[in-house]
Amino acid sequence: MTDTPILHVDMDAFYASVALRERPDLVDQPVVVGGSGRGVVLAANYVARRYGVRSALPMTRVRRMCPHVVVIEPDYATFTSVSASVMETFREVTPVVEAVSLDEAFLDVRGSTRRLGPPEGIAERLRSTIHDEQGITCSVGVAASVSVAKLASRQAKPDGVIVVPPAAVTSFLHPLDVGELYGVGEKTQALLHRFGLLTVGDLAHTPLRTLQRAVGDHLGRELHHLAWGTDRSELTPRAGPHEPERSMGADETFGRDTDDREVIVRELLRLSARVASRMRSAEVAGRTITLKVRFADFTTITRSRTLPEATDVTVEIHRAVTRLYDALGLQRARLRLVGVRVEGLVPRATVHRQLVLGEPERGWADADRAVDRATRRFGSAAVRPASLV
DNA sequence: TCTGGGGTCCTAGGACCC
DNA sequence: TCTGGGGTCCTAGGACCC
Repeated sequence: MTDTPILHVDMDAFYASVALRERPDLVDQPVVVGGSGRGVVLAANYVARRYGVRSALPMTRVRRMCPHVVVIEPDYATFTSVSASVMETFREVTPVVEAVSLDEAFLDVRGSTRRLGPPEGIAERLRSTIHDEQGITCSVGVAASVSVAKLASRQAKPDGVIVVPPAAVTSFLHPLDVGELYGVGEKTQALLHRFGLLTVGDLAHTPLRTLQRAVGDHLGRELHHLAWGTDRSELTPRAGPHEPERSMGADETFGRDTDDREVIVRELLRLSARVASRMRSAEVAGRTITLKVRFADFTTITRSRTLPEATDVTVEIHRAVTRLYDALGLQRARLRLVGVRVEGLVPRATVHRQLVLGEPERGWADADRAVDRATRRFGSAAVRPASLV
């Protein structure tokens, strides 16, 4: 048995590390993986980080900070396949693997120590296997609970292991800034700082009721647990990052802001088609359709409408978001982004359509399915709505 | 040319129902 | 002479995570 059964394994600069396998000549240069134009950094190698480059920074800023940075376009197919191999390696150690994302997972090794020895040794074994097989490094945090393991792996980066035994939890946690905690982002951090709560220790010694008045009932209780390391230690085994989705959506930032209704409605059609097609391959349908609009000044609004019945039909989704868009009554407002999301997803098999006599909807659904078949055979460029050609 | 794209969960108010 | 209390659904916004 062990008192630190939870491992959090986190790949180091995952996308960048994978991309650099193909370009070993670049390992000593600052490299980021990210989009062009109005994109942001998805991952930065450790050389780039010395210039202050971080994930989520706008590419325009990155080029100013580090003019000789090498930018590599993301290759999701490769990321996904490397991720699958890594997850397989985890499952050779224990069946209790909770994937968080492509590059991150929790492992419960309670049932593995008799066979494989103590957790620290298991962590090192995983690290060398992944390094040998995939040519990338990772860091591991080992603890009794999920959040402490995660904080430990962060401190272990890059390419290290940190074990936090139960007796060391408070001395490990309490000096940290409140912003380190999972669920405390920029806003909550600033709020807590304003209350004079700077460290996790400050948080721990604040009465629960006071905390809840400051940040709300739910988050208050959550933070109290995190501050004492008494969060969950049971994992939910999950193969992929996000199992059965509760919503599916797509949004896109325009190359340049636009107020042209025709351009916007056409973009909404593309996005509706993309979402509907993903819903059909997942065999789900949904009732609540949400339009997202981001203006040039970055303010963002959403408008949603719940339909009488769930749908996975491109035309119905597109009609709903177009109505929502028109109802906004925008005149000259320049838009930066539009998005389409469908919520309240249920298995398609549970949806029983009330067909109204003479309604052509069945025809649109059949047309979508024909598009799906053609797309499978000829690729997505081959078949698309006439207005997108 | 500041600020992507995929999600999740929480809050809060109003409607509606029992 | 006032003002009930839940539960659920819908909508909008916001915070957060990777």
